[in-house]
Amino acid sequence: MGRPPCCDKEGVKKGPWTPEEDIVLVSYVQEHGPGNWRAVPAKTGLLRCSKSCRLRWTNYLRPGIRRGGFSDHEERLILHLQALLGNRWAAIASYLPDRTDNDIKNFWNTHLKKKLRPSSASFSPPPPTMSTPLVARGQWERKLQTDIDLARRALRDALSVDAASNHPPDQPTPAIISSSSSGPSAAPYALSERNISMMLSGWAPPGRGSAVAAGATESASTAGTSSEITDCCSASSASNCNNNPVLLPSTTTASMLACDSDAMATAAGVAPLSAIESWLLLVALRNYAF
DNA sequence: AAATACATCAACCGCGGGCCG
DNA sequence: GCGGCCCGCGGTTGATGTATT
Repeated sequence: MGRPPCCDKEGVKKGPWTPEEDIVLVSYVQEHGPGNWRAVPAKTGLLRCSKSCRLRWTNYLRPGIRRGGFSDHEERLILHLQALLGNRWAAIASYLPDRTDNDIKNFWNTHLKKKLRPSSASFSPPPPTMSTPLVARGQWERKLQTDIDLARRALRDALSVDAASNHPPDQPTPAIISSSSSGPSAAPYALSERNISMMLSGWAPPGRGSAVAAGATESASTAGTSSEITDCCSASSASNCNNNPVLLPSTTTASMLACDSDAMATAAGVAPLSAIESWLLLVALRNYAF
């Protein structure tokens, strides 16, 4: 059967998401819930394909995602699970609910694979991945099924390694999303994702407004209101705050999007706007700035 | 300070599978 | 049962940032 035309359609935007697009997507999902991705571009006017919308939501905008470095605990857990399940990242991600399969996959490819290589001799026999040609898929799954108890025990061991500390010292708290070992390179997306997440955490149903809108309004009317706004665009990442050519009528607007919840809270007294309204305001401000 | 190499990660692509008419 | 549509997954790529020379 033929594939439906999707991302190769004319007029479909590709590449990095802008904060404006994020807001549009988040507001849509907030209103309609995740799913029916096919309808998202049509209903929101986003020039993105449905896949791209789904990916953006599941990997970055969805609330509860933790970004930044992986803790030792998580690392061990991933190693265990990868050995058990192979490269079934979605399955592995289900054991780390605040991590996305994409994140885990990247972490595996960039860190763990390398770590394992030198000591691969100690990993014998090699983990039965789905791509292992020697073991047919059905065979492997049957084997996995029969070994399920063993697997569970191994998993329990992994989980109990430091079960006493749910948040080890080296593990950032969910509230602090950017930073950590991944370095400044994660800042632009981490920042925007973080803000969207924060936006969601304090989200009010459409019509009752959102904190970010209030923050935007306040920031717009009183440029450079709070130190938080500049803090979030700290020296090392200042350029990242306006690294997006689509955003950016001014650094003020960028800051409005990149400011943290404190800044938003500071502005809480302002009449709240809905996400769509805030986005429209943003667009208007941008146009005005030019 | 500039050039180059390397590392990281967000996003894309293509495929498989499930659902529905 | 068949075909079309949509979603989700895993592999891969390309842009960007960082380290090294």
